[in-house]
Amino acid sequence: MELDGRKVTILKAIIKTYLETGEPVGSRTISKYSDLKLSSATIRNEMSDLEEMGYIIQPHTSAGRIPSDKGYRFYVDQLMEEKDQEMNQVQELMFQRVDRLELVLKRLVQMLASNTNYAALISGPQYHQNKLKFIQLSKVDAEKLLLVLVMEGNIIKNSMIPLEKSLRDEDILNLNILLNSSLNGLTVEEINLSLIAKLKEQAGVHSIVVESVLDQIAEAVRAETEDLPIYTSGATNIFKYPELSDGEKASRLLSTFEQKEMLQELIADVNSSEEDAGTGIQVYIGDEMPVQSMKDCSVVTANYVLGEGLRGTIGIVGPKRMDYDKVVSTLRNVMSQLDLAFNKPPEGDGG
Amino acid sequence: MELDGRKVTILKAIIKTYLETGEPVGSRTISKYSDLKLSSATIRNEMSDLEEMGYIIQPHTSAGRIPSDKGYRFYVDQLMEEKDQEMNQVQELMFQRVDRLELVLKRLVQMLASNTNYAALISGPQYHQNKLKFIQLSKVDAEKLLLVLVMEGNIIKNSMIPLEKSLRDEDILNLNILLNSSLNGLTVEEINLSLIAKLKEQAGVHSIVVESVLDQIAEAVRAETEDLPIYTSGATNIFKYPELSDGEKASRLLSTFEQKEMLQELIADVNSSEEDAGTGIQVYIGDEMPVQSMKDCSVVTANYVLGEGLRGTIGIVGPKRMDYDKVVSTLRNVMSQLDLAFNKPPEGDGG
DNA sequence: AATTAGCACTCGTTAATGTTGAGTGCTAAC
DNA sequence: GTTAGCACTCAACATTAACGAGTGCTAATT
Repeated sequence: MELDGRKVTILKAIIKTYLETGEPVGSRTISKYSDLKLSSATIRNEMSDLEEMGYIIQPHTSAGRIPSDKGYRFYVDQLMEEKDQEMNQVQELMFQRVDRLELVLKRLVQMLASNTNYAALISGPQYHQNKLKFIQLSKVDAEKLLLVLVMEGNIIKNSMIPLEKSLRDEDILNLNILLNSSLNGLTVEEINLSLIAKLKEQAGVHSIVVESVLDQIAEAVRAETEDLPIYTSGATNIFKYPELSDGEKASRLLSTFEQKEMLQELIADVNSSEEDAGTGIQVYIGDEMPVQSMKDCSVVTANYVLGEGLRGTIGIVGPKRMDYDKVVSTLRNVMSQLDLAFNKPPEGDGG
Repeated sequence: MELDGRKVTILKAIIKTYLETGEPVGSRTISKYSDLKLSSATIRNEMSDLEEMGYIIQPHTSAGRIPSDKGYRFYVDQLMEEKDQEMNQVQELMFQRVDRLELVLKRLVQMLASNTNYAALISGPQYHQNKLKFIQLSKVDAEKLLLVLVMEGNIIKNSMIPLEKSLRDEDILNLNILLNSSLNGLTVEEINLSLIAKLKEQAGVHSIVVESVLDQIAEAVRAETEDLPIYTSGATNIFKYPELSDGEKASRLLSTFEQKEMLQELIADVNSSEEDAGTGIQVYIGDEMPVQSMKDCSVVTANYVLGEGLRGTIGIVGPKRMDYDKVVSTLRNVMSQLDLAFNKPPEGDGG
């Protein structure tokens, strides 16, 4: 059987209506649909065909039809008309404080959740090539050194290094010079054993401090890459969709959001299949999902890139009947704003 | 009417049973309660008295009794037998990395939630007297200065200061000396207009940098005190208690936990009424709660002190029939461990 | 005087039954 | 190819009935 123009129109009408109402859609509803001048009986015949072809499902005899996963997929791939919606909020957000990345991401995810009415998540950027940009040791008090690391992308890491015995200011200065001249511009992979040995040798009696610094560098990088932070917002939006908010499902979904480990999996999957997607925006519908607890949801994901090898993932989680158009266009918008903000850092300090 | 020994025993039995089952407790159940050798009829008479006195409630005619808020209150104040439970986990946790306070708090709240099976929250420490301990400006690249602030309690704040035009190393050195000598040891309240004017004057052409630094100090302090971080865990535990997990209630509760602003209120209230409580542990039952969305819950709170004026609040949120004994003793335990860990910082650096 | 057994009564819970109405599939007419 | 008409289905809702846990009261017992 062929999916002719009229069938497509009807399928589209069914899905759109269902996206709004969440209730099975009947033939009479569609026959009243302005574009088509057909009786409910004709619609019924077409719907029967569409069901046979697998695009829609009857949840039970003598109920209307709802889209199947295949139907949603067809809709996402072929039928969506992207809305262009203003999102100047992002602009504002970005230019506020580019150096406080964590804060920006938290705000961003909140904004996404409240704009879409779905649950949103965003992974902190992963540093595929994090070069060291700046290292500084300072004496805070007699028994503690403060280590500040700045990496490409202005990621700042601090830690305290306990001292066996106090260091002279001069020694600290020398250590700073040594560390910066040897390590600046290097990625962690490039800091190898022979370099470490050389550093220690040059540090002489203070080699123990150098060791601590290197430990902290390793730790900072590990923390960034291994337990990359995931921010979420609007998880409780799922209560707005009855099909997700009954006890069992809601509990599992919210736990997934609370614990975040599962979300890592999702993000990993997005990154692994990323090559396929041209635009970087992907849609998972129902069973396509790698995460068990989200089998009744759809997820739209996007990868963001902040230049300098920083990349992360944004995800919007909602019911299968989510407003795909809106979500995709919102995400596209955010991506382009992010691009804009981070490829052209704000000029002037704007008081 | 008097609350004699037998009535107390029966009340205790009712509450204990209800804490376990969550179902109204009937007279027959209590008459089988080992300690008492009374028939259900006698129990009924006593229960009737207890109801009249306001300690228990009949949810509807011909149902068993459940504790009223007054009943819970009596239980908490008079009847609880504290269990002493091992919690060596805290010890371990604390000695790992005292300087990564954020991480410690996150782990701690997770542990509390999973140990109690209730929802847990913890506020980051508030700095009532945050003195500046160390200030450092460093040139990261031509157009950016890195500002590092260390406050009492080794709270580290970073920010980037954009530069109009590059500064010489010498200028930066002088600024550092100026800032440290003028501001170290001061609280924010002590940085007043005349001091600011004096600083700017001494900085000469670089007064604009000084201004940025002061802005950042103000901002850092504001961030610490106004939107003090609150970590939560186990919010989804409420699904384990049917009386809290029906749609409406669950939604409101979880939203409260997600958004966190409401939790601020709770914490504020705890701090304001703190003076009353000797031990620092307080119990809010039902309507005693300042937060609307938790009217069906009980909350046990405790204030922790980490020395140097750092203090914060821990809260456990659960159903009214929460296991008060366990929660209170768990909290007590955590408090003492925290005290121990932070009043005696770990000796040696332990590899 | 305190305790207990017995009994009628209440009322939430559950299952069974009836009713309704939206929606279908099919057939025959247009 | 389209439509009107009709019998049929079935989830949702309302009604009713049976059940049983639990009570309050009274009278008998200790």
